[in-house]
Amino acid sequence: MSRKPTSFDIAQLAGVSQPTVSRALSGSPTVSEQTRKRIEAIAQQLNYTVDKNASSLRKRETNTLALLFYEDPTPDQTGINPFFLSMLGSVVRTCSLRRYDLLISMQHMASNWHVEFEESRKADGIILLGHGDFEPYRAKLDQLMEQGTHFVRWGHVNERSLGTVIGCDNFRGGYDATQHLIAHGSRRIAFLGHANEHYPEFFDRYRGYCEAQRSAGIKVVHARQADAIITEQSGHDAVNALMAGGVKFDAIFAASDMIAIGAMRALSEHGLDVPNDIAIVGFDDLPAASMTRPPLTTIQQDFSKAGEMLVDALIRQIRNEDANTAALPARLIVRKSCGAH
Amino acid sequence: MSRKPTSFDIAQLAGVSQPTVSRALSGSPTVSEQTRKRIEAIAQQLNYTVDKNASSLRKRETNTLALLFYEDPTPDQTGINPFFLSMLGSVVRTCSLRRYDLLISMQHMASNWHVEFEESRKADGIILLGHGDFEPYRAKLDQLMEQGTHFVRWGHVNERSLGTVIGCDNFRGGYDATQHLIAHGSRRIAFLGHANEHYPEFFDRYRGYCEAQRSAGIKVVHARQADAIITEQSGHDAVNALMAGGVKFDAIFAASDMIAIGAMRALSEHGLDVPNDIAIVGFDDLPAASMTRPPLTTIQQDFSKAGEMLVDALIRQIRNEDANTAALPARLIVRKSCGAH
DNA sequence: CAGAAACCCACATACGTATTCAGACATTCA
DNA sequence: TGAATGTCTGAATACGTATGTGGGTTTCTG
Repeated sequence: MSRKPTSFDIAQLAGVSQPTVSRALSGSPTVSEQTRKRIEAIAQQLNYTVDKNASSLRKRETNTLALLFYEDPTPDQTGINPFFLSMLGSVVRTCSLRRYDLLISMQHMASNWHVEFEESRKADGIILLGHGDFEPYRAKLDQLMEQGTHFVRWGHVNERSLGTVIGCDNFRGGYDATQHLIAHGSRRIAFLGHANEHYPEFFDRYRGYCEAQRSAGIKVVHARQADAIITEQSGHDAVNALMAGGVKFDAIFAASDMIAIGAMRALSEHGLDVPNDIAIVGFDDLPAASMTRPPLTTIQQDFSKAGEMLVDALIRQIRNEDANTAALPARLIVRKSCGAH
Repeated sequence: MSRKPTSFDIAQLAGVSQPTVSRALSGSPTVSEQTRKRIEAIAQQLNYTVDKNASSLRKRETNTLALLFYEDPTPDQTGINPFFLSMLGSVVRTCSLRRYDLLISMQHMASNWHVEFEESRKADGIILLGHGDFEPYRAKLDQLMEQGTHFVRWGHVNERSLGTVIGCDNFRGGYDATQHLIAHGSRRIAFLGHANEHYPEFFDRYRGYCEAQRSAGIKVVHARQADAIITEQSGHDAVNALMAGGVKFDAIFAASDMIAIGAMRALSEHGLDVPNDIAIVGFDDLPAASMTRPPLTTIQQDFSKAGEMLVDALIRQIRNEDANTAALPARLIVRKSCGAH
């Protein structure tokens, strides 16, 4: 027999009907222990597996989640954002533990991903990973809500968030990072990263940065902020922009580790030493952060926990249970780049 | 209407039969241009999408590929191997271009992944990403072959390879890296990485390392090889092991960038300067390689091309076309860690 | 103008599973 | 002993799509 065995084949061999096979293998209590054993033995021997397409079609659920990386309006050419890549591992792992399959896709804003997945019944819900808060994106979220599609996203957490959001306490992270720099003597701290509402997560970090300075009685100097997105090159350019503008600073709080790494490269090119000339603190705690020289002090986002929460929130939503928006704590990881001992 | 629209709904509205809708939307030439337009308009208006489960069930193909990370017998605790993570981006992208969906999973050797995917008809084929060449793994590959499952894997390319394999020219990479170090004056070059047939890719790099020395009339000293797997810690430990053993060396060829990065950390702890005291060359060209201080000279594996080739080879196999095993070229990327100008 | 060809479409059915409903049989109780 | 209860299983059917087959109309050809 070259054909893949079906529940009918098992049924015939076991001398029962197809429905009984289905019931036996799905653990229904209405089938006697004896016949169940017999059916299971035969199924195992034939290497039988349930056809997931037929099963999904009938049950109207796929036991599959979709993970969607949506690109920035200013996309990073090199591939998937390292931050989300770090989260991927724990999402994959959690899905596996929860016995869900995981479908992955990467799409532009322009595409119809909001229709593709749940609508075409390939997944029961969607996890959205992306940056930014732009109109076309919000419109898609609205449509997802309206369709009743199950989805969760990683992002900026606030009261008005659309749908279920898991994020981290960006304000607190920014506050702690900045306070740490202040505690170790820095007074003129630059901020590298966009600081406007189109980048809500960066903006929260920026607000934390401002607040920490105010609390310490330090005046916030707007010129010390330089725009940067989450790429190494962007961090490099931001430092150059500040220096070209004649801005003086003795420390940097970078809104992401990638930016910090680029900044360190630029500082090195200018002959400046980290942390002696310039102290620096990053954000994210990417794997790369511990491998720089000097190792980067940073704010840790707990990727492992984040992936788990995203998956679990989505599953709860699928089951029509409450799935609450939540912010994870941000934790300062002290290494060498900040000059603390 | 709250229900998801079906082809019957479209048919009714268009005044045709369901099969006509199916044919119209799949571009069959047997339906007139006029009715096709009408059907398409209605479908669009209702936000109709084909139910992929029903479609797959009927067509007996899913238009989905599965990507499987299988873990090492000595798994990296921190998540997915950064090397494979780098490949993921291009696999995702290529799948998207080829209009295939991508299912991702991460499994232990012990699980039944070899049955799960194609057998349960969730995917048409499997891409395997993992390291090593151990018995339980080979047994699974045998079984996949026997089942007639479509699969390709990234790995060690040789004549006896089981199934379709895409890999890189590890021997040549090892040769070039070592030759480069020799050309810049190194004579006592250490090799960090396992050097036995259980790690066939590392072993090829090691053989290239040996051959380059022989070609240059340098005697290969076995004591200069230290075992290491693909983790930063492992590279760190390997250097310490060499130094604890009193082995002298003026350069390092690391079998992977992660190992090289760990080695640089260890060297730094011993007060040794890279490249002045010890020159070092890595392998892979991970994103992290360009961010170290000094930036790491390494052998580049073209991830982008690799992912593309894996996907395309698998698709060819699914279509019963020839899918040949192939090795990608390895290219030396000169940065600072080798001391070349 | 008869017959062939071309064109378009509807009917019937299969893909493999899960579930509803009802029936068979055994067991218990009055 | 007959009815009631309970336990297990089978028959029928639905999920939504894709495709082989055949029928009806129109157009072309000799």
